[in-house]
Amino acid sequence: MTTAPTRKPRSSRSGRATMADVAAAAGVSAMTVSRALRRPDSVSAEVRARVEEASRRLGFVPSRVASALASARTMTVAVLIPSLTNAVFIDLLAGVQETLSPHGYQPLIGVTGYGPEAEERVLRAQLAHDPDGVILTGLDHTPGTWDLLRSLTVPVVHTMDLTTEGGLGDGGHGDGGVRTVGFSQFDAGYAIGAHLAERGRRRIGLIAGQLDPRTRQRCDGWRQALRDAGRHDPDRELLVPDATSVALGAELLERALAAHPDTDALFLCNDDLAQGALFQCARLGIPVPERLAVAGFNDLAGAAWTVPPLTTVATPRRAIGVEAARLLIAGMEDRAQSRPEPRCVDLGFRLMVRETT
Amino acid sequence: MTTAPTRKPRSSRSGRATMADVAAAAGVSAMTVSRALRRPDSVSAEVRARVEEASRRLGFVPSRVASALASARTMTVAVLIPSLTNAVFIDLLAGVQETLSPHGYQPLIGVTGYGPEAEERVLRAQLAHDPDGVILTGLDHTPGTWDLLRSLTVPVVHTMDLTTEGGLGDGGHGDGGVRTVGFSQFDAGYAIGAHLAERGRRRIGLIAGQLDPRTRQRCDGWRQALRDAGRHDPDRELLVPDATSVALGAELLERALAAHPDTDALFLCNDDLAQGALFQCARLGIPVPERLAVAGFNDLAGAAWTVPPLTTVATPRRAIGVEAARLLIAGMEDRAQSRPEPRCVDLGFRLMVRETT
DNA sequence: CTGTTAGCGCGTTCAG
DNA sequence: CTGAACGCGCTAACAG
Repeated sequence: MTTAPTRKPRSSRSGRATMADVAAAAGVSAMTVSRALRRPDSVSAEVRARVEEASRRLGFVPSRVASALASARTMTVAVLIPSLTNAVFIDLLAGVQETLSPHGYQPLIGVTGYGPEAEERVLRAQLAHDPDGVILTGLDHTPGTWDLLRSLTVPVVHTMDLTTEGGLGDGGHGDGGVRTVGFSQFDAGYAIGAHLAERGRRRIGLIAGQLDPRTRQRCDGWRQALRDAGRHDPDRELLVPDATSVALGAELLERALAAHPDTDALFLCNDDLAQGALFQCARLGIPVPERLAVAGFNDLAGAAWTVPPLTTVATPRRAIGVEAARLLIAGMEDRAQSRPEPRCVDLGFRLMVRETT
Repeated sequence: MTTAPTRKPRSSRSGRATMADVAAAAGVSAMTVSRALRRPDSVSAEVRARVEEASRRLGFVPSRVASALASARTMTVAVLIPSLTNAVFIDLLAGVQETLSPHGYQPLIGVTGYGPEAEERVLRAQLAHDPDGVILTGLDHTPGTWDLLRSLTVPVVHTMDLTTEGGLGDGGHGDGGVRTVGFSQFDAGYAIGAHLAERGRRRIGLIAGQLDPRTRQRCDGWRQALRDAGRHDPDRELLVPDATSVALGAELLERALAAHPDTDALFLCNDDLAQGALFQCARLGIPVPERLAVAGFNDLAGAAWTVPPLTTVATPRRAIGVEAARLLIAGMEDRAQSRPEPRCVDLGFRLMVRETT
């Protein structure tokens, strides 16, 4: 071992220039480099030019982790969603990402798998990164999660639901500080139920998978609508815990019709189920909507192009992501909380009546 | 202004306990807390118990940013994908996420919008976070991107393509260090072309959108297959730059048939296009596959359930994400690079012959 | 097995 | 407008 002691450099940025390097190259102090790069008009034109030149020449990229430690701002936002395979949350995420990105914030995605306990674990892991804000899905959190959230000093937004309904949100702590962006799942479910009833359907069934709280609220709404119309039949509800998919929709359609061959309308809690059901109807020669009306939920891609085009409820998933991110940004930038942002944003939904009903 | 001077605390973890707090509470040094928490068997059982108790009691969450600065490991991985609305990359991302997560790594998602220049900008932004590894989509990067990548000391993996084909990868720098995980887009395109020819089809058309390099390679493969079969007709290619969608597939089917009513087979470069085409065929009363064979690509959700079930090519998108993450982890954990990992992993593809051809 | 020392690369603060 | 001192919270390196 007579070789030179090539101790691995401790730096996280092996070989990359630091602010001190740029400062030396530009003949100024590190502090001036920092200023020149972040607020160009806080330094003289000449110094600015020298710093910019040196910075470019050395390929300087400021270290966000050092910056974060010094300034107490990580420029990251924790985004917790149940799943990466459900298009609904991808759209949400896309809205968040496209809104945060131009402001320099990095989303930290956390996948909870629809479980409140897993959500708490994921949140805890994300918090270790000291995000400047947190976006969650839904309001059904563990007490531990609520505790964590309450202890935070950064803004938090809950999405895809409204605080006002079901009392889920408070978790016994009062709804005081809970900020939400979403729409009323209950009302949306009600709308589709009412629509089927108005169409004169009498033997209306329900098919639902992925029984998370939001799905349940939709079902509750649908149920209420049918009760109000005097046409609710609990026997015609087919609820399964499995994740929704086209394949599952096809399968459940058959099971539903086997149990109740006289069914004349069906609400499926997600469009992928509805598309599967539609395919299966085509296969079985069941005329839609003549013999069976079919309604979906979410207005996922392609819903307008099925044969026949699918009646469904359009949900503002991307807009929810955009608005949640906006609220967060407002709370993060403006540390004085000057303009009061709304506590609860209802982005609504739209019943898309097409040809399957 | 006679109120007490409530200077905002400089800490990034307002109110939260630090390691020093835990150390004090446990009656040990901060270093011992660090050790007790990260490698429990490197301290005595008694000390470990005291530290764990104090840590739990104070609700201590170690700061990853401080840890990152001190240890030169951020536990983050930059993941660059073209889009968040294309299911292909979502699946990739899901594979990456589910593989990184158990090891404590946080994916940092970057969306490039299919543009090499945007990709370079996004990469630069991600690098400011000092990721411990980088995952990219494709091999068509700007020279600036290649420069950045070459300057990195952390592992980099390119996905969805193979280094060997097309010579795209080297960018003039030689393929020396380029690590890829993917499959041959060309061969996959060839397979579908050959399949259509083998089925006896003679007037075969192509419909493609989202003309990124991988789509082009698929088309090249398809073209080669038709040439080999003596059935290539450039006039029957309909290429548009727009993002693929069910709606676009329906529209392009009509345009293709309007231009060439005698077409007897069609390859659509993505399943969403193919599904749209299928819907439109049903609408127009065109029997599939009798009068027109239809083939898609990717085997997206539902492809097995369309009417009739869609012939397509199954691509291992999630597996690519998993394998890319695996390679990265190997390179990140094992800093000595003891076991040599493969440079280029071909995960293959599968032709799914169903009923549309 | 445990403690001490010395930074990681920036930004805040206050002086000039 | 610019600079010097200091510290963010943690861990590497070395003693003991």
